[in-house]
Amino acid sequence: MSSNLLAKGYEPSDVEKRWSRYWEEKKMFSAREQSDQKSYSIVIPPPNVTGVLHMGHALNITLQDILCRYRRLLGDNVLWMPGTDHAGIATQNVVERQLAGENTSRHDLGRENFIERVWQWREQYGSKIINQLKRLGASCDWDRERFTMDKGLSRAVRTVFVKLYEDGLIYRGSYIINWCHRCHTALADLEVEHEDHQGHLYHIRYPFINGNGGIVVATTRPETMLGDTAVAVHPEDSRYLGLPSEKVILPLINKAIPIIRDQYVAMDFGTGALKITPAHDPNDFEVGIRHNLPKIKVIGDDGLMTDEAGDFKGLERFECRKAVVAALEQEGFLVKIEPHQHSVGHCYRCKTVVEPNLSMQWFIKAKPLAKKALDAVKNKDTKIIPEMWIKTYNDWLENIRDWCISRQIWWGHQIPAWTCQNCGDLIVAMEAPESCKGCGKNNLARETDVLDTWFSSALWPFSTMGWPDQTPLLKTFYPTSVLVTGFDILFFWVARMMMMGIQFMGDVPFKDVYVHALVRDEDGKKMSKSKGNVIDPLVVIDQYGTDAFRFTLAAFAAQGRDVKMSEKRVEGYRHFVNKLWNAARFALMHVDQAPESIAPESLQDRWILSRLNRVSISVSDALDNYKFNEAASELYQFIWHEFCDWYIEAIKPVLYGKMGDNARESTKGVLWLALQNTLTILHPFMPFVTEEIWHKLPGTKGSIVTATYPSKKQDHTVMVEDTSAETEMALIVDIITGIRNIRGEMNISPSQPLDVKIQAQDTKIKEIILTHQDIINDLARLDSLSVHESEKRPKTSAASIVNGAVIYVSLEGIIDFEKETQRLEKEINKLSKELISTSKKLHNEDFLKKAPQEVVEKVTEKHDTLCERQNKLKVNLEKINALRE
RNA sequence: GGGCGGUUAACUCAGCGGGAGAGUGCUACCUUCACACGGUAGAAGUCACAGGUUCAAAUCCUGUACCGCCCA
Repeated sequence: MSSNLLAKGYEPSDVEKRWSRYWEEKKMFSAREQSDQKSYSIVIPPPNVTGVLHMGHALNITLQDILCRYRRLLGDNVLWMPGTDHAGIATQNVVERQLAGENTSRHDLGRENFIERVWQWREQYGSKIINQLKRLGASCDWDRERFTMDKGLSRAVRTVFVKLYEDGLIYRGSYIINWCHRCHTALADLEVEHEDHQGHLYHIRYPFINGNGGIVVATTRPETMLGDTAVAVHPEDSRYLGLPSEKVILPLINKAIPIIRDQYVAMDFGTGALKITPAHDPNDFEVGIRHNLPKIKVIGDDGLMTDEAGDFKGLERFECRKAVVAALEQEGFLVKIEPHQHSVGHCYRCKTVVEPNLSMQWFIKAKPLAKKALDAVKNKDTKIIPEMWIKTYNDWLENIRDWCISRQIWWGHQIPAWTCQNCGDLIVAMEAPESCKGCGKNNLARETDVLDTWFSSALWPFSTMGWPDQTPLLKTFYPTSVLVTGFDILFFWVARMMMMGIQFMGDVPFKDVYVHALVRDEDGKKMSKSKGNVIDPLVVIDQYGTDAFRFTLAAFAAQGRDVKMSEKRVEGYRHFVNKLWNAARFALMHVDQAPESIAPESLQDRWILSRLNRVSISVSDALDNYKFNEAASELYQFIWHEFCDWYIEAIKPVLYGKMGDNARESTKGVLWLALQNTLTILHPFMPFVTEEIWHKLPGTKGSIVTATYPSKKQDHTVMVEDTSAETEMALIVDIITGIRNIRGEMNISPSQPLDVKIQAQDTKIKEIILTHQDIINDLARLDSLSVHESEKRPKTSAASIVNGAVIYVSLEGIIDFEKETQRLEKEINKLSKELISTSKKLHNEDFLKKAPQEVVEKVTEKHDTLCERQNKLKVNLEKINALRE
C-alpha cells in the first residue's frame, strides 16, 4: 500500500486554498513578453470595481479559464490580462452613500477631496472582486492587473480623445440627451432602459389664435407643453387642411405658436396632431431643426421647472405634471384623459425616470467608426460565435447614433479640454496648455465633465498592453485570440472595442468573440436582488467546491442557450468529483511508482488507451470550437462509465495478482498513464482536484498547470487508436451486460455464481471470448463458462443474443418460465419495431436508388443483424414454451 | 411595430438531414476488498401543432400557438 493513500472523500476547501496560494506564489500564470511559442491572449471583461461576484462572472471566468489552461497544456504562451473597471457612476454612487452616512456630501468635500476619497475607497475595497475571481481558480497573469483609471490607461484615454478631436470625430454641441436627475448626468442612449408603464394619454385643446375651435393634441408628458414651440400635423391629413388659422395659442403660457406640417407625424395616433417640444424630446428636436423652431428648456437639470415654465417655475417635474393637468382642466383646455401604456426610459444605474433634455455635451461621430467595425466582421477578421449574434451586432452598428461621451460626475477621466475665459477659444490637448493659442492669455478653465466609463473600456485590449507605446507585449499579444463575454454588453463594450481597436491599432482587437448565455435561476428568470432569486456563487463554492461548480457551468454552457442554475446540478457534479477522487484513490493503492516503460498487453489496457486517445482528440475539437458542454459531457462519460465502470473493474483481478506478476506490472503502468493523461485533459475544467491528485501520483513533476496535453506529447506512442481492441472490448461488454440483464430480470441474487454456455459459430469470435473469459467470469460472476461452435444449450436456461453469439445462462432449478417468456417476448417486440423501419426502407425502390451507397449498406446490415437476433430469440421462446408443457 | 431564440422522457437540457440521447428523479435488487457522494438492472418520449421539400425530417422551408429576450 502506498503512503500516498488519499482520504475516503474529497474535501475541497483546504485543497483549493493550498493550490491557489501555490499557483500565485510560483507565478504559474505569467505570460512571456516574447517567446517562440504560439501566443494566446484574452483580456478579461473587467468587472466593476464596486462589484461582487455573481453567476454571470462565474460563467464568464470559468469559460475563459478553461481556454487559458487548455492552451497552456498545448504549450502556448498564454496571457490572460486581468483588471477592473472604474465604473464612474456606480462607484461615485457608492462613495456618495458612504458620505451621506457621515452626514456630509461630495459638494461639502469639493472635487479634489472627493476624488481622493474615492481612491481611498478603492484601496480598501477594490480588490474584493479580484479575490473572488481567484476563488474560481482564474489563472490570470495577476502581476499585470490593470484598472481603467491607472496612469497608463489614462494616458491612452487622453491620446485617443485628442486624436479623435483633431480628426473631427469628437465634437461638442447642444443636443437632446438623456438626463438622469438622480445621478445628475447625461447618459448615452444605450444606458437608458425602457420599460412599459401604465400611464395616461392627455388630450389638450390648443385654441386657434383667431376664429373658433382649435386643435386637440395628445401627450403622455403634459408638463412639457410649457416648452412647446409648435403643433405639427401630417401634410396630407385632410382633417387639418384649410384651417381657420395657422397659429394656435399655447394654453397656460398664452403664447402664439405655429402649426407646422411634417411627414414625421403619425396620422393614426391620437388626434393626428402633435405638440412639438424641441428641448425635451429627441424627435421633436429633429422636427425643430427642420422648421427652425426655438428650443425652450422648461425642465432644469435639477429636475425643477425653469423660469421658462412661468407660474410653474420651481415645481418638481412630476408635481408640475399634476399642477399643469389641474390648471388645464380648470381653464377648460383638457379634453380627456385616457389610460395608455407606453415605454418609459430609466437610468440603468439608479432606475430613475430619465428626461430627454437639451444640453451641451461631447459626442463621438459614430458612423465612420462603425463602418470599419462592420466590415471587420463581414470579412471575418473577427468571427462572432455563435453566428446568430452577427445580425444583432450588424443591426446596431448600421443604425448607430452619435455617442454622448461626457458625464457630469467627478469620478472618471476628466475631459482634456480647456476654454479660454478671455476669448472663448476651445483647446483640446494631452496636457494643460500654459496659455491660449488665440489670445495668448493664461486664463484657462478646464472642462469639468468626465468621460463615459465605456470610453476607457473601449480601449481595454490595447491600453492594458501599454499603448500608446509600442510595447513588446502589444507586439506579442495584439490582436487577442478571443473575447469571451455575455451578450448583454455586445453593444456597450464589444462593438465599441471593435471601433476603437480598428481605428487606433489598425487591426481588430480579437480574432474571435465568443458570446455566452446569461445565467438564470431554476425557473429561467433573470437573477436579481429584488426578486430574491440570486444564488451566490461563493456560497455554492463553499458548499460543493469550486471544481464541481465550474464543471456544472461548463456542462450547461451550450451555445446560444440560457444557463439555468440550480444547486441540485452542482451537487450531482460534486459526486462526479468524488468519483474521480476515489478512482484515483484506488489507483494509488496499487501504483507506487512511475513505470519505466509502458507496454499494454491485455485487452482492457489496449482498450482504455485507445479510448483515452479518442477522448483527448474530441475534447480538443470541442474546445477549439467553444463547445464547452460537449467537452464536459465527453469527459464525464469517459471517466465515470468507461474508466471507472469498466476499466478499473476489469483490471482488479490483474492488480490482485491473479494473472501473474508480469501482467500486474504491465497493467500498473497503463493505469498510471491513463490516470495521468485523464487528469491532464480534465485539468482545465477542474483545476484543483486534478492538481491535488497530480501531486500524489508518483513520477509527476511540478504542477499540472505545466503538464503537456496528450496530443502534444512526443513520447506517448502507446496511446494510439486500436480499433481491434475497441471492437473486442465491445463484444465482451455486450456479453457481460447480457448476462447481468438476465440476472437482474430473473431476480437472481448478485452473490449467486452462474453457469454459462456461449454458442459462437464464428471461430474468431469464439477465440476472442475464450481469450478474455477471465474478464467475463469476473464481471458477470460466473462459476463456469464454456464456448462452443454448435449449440450446447442447457436444459433449463435463459438466453441472450449479442452480435455473433448466443449466451445461455443455466437456470437449473431456479428458472421462472413465466418471467423468461415475458423477457424474451419483450425483446422480440422491441426488435419488431426497429425491423418495421428498416424493412420499409429496404422495400422502397427510391431509397435503394437515391440514397448513398453507404447508407443502404448500413441499413441492410442492420436489418440482417436484427433479423438474426430476433430469429434466435424466437427459437429460444419456442423451446421455453415446449419445456413448460 | 422590427428582430432573435425556445417548445424533445416526470424535471433540466444535448442532438439540428439517415439507428430518439444524457444528467437528475423514479422502480427492483445489492453493506462485493476506490467510492452508498456507490454498484447492477429496469420503466419512461405522436421530438408544440399544421402543411411542404426529400428516397429519408426532431433536424430544412412556410404558417399557427404559447414562452423568453433584444431593439424602437
